Amino acid sequence: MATLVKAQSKAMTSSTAPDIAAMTWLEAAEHILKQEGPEMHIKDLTERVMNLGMVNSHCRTSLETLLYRQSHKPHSKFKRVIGRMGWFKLSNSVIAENNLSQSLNCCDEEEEAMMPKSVIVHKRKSKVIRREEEYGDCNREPDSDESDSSYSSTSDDEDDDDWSMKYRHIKGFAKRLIMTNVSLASELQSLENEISKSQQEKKYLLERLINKQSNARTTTTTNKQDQSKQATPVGGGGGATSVKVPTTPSNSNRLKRPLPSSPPVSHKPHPLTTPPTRSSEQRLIYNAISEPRDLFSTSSSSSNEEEEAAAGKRTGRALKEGTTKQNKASKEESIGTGGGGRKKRVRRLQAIPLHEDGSPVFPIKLGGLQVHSLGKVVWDRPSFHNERYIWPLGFKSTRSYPSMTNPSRRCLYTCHILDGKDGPIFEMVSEESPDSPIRASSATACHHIVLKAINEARDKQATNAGSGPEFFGFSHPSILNLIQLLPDADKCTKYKPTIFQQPLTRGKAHQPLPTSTDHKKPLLSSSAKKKEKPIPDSSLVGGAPLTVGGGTSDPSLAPVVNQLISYLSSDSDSNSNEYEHELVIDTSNSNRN
DNA sequence: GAGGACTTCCCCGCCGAGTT
DNA sequence: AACTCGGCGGGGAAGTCCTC
Repeated sequence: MATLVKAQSKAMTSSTAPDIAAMTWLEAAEHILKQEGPEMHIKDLTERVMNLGMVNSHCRTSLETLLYRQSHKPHSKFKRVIGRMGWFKLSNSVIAENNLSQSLNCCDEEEEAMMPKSVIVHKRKSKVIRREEEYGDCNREPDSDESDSSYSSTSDDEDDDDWSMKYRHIKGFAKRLIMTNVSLASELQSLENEISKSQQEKKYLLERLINKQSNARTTTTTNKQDQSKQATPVGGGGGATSVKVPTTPSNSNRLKRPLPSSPPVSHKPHPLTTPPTRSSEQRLIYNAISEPRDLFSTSSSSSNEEEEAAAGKRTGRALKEGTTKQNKASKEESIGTGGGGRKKRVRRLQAIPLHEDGSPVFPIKLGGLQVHSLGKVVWDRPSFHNERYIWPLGFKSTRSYPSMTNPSRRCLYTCHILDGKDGPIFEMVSEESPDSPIRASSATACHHIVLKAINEARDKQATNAGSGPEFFGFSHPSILNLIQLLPDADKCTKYKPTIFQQPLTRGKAHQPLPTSTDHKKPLLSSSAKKKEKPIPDSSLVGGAPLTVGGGTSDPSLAPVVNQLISYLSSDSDSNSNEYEHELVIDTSNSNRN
């Protein structure tokens, strides 16, 4: 009997509480619905999940949103109960899967051998009743007619019924699998057709490209010969480049449009030097087939946009981007740069609280990341910046992240950029072990150490996933923008500034953030400094008052003070004496280190 | 009109794949 | 190995619609 209880409790634990702490809302909801009933109201469901502590308490309830959204997806696990507002149920496929696994589990002979007959009978009985409720008649054989009486008869009858039930269930499951397979096969077929079409298009375009190239060479040779014969230049010269377009088997509409390589030459004064304007779609094809720049490279009138495209498309990556980034245009786009082949990216800023003068309110909170200090740009040491980032000395941020010792718990990591002999030193200090900071020569290396430790604690293989800059926060658009605006940032020669878009807003209007595309101005203007009010306490973590100008002997405050000094010194008109307000600065973290 | 139901938009973090 | 990029799903917030 003790064994039975043990087995039952084991089964219960494995089926009712599978790593509850690590569950998401959807997993928890699925679990509850599987365990407690086919349908449930959103409020009850939420309450059960909360009561059982199945999700992290810090998560705000959004099960409602999630379930509504899920219910719109074609293959979602959740369905709405028609006619009952706010009620949800599991989709049939999930129920079937659940029942199949249950039936497979339940027919574990060893387990059943240990159970008394009455328990087994009751279990099977309830199982069948539940299936009948859930499936209705969909899986029922025309001749099947089960009744409760069958369970009260002999044990042989029970076994037969049970096996026939399992047989029908598996049969139904197999049918569904076959249907899925058929639909997937047809989808595959259509995709293959599309691929073959694309290949034909590609072949056709390549043919045209080769044609065009050979014609261009011929024209160049002819022109040279003409020039040697005549002193006058070739006017409207492109006439010679008219290309006989080969016929193509492709029926694509796209190909019916005039392509850049075959402009109406008679109307173009310099078809070789003036590429026709293209739609974005045309440009895409243009990029994708890597049409040689040679055709237009002699032109001084080629747009900068094309310069970039040409620079990019020479690499395989750019070629790939040409096809995959089409839909990302709204998020990040390439724009003209004014030459030099530099590619500037437009990224969207996130709204951050600003003072009246446009300077940020510290700490800057961006999700799990808090930036306490931007630090100071070290422009005269090349190792403190690269093409993509500037690593300001004294940069300080904190981030909530899984603990290295117990990954199910989150702890606070403080990130610093320190001064090393050869360049910046990236330091991460875990809240749990402040005495053993992790230091590395790159942010990613630092982050990798943490990631490795966490993965080891989780018994997971370490991956190369993750980004140090992301972790530290200096790759975040809003932070990057602020760093770009720091004094001396423009002196970092290797650094290629990023262009930012103002954040999208819904409802409340935010104060527009300063960007590097705005007129360059220091984060704190002198007039603004005069008006500067103490930073509200609510935005700080245990702030301690500090009078600037009075000095501080605490070396740990140096980055903070440096930052203030850099602000103050950024405006030549400013006088530090004018800055008389008592500032409240977050010193708690500085003291911690 | 109030409150609940539902939708939409955006941000965040994880992680795999690709590039340097 | 270090780093970047992009996809994807979870989650929050705010808006709109609907019912009583």
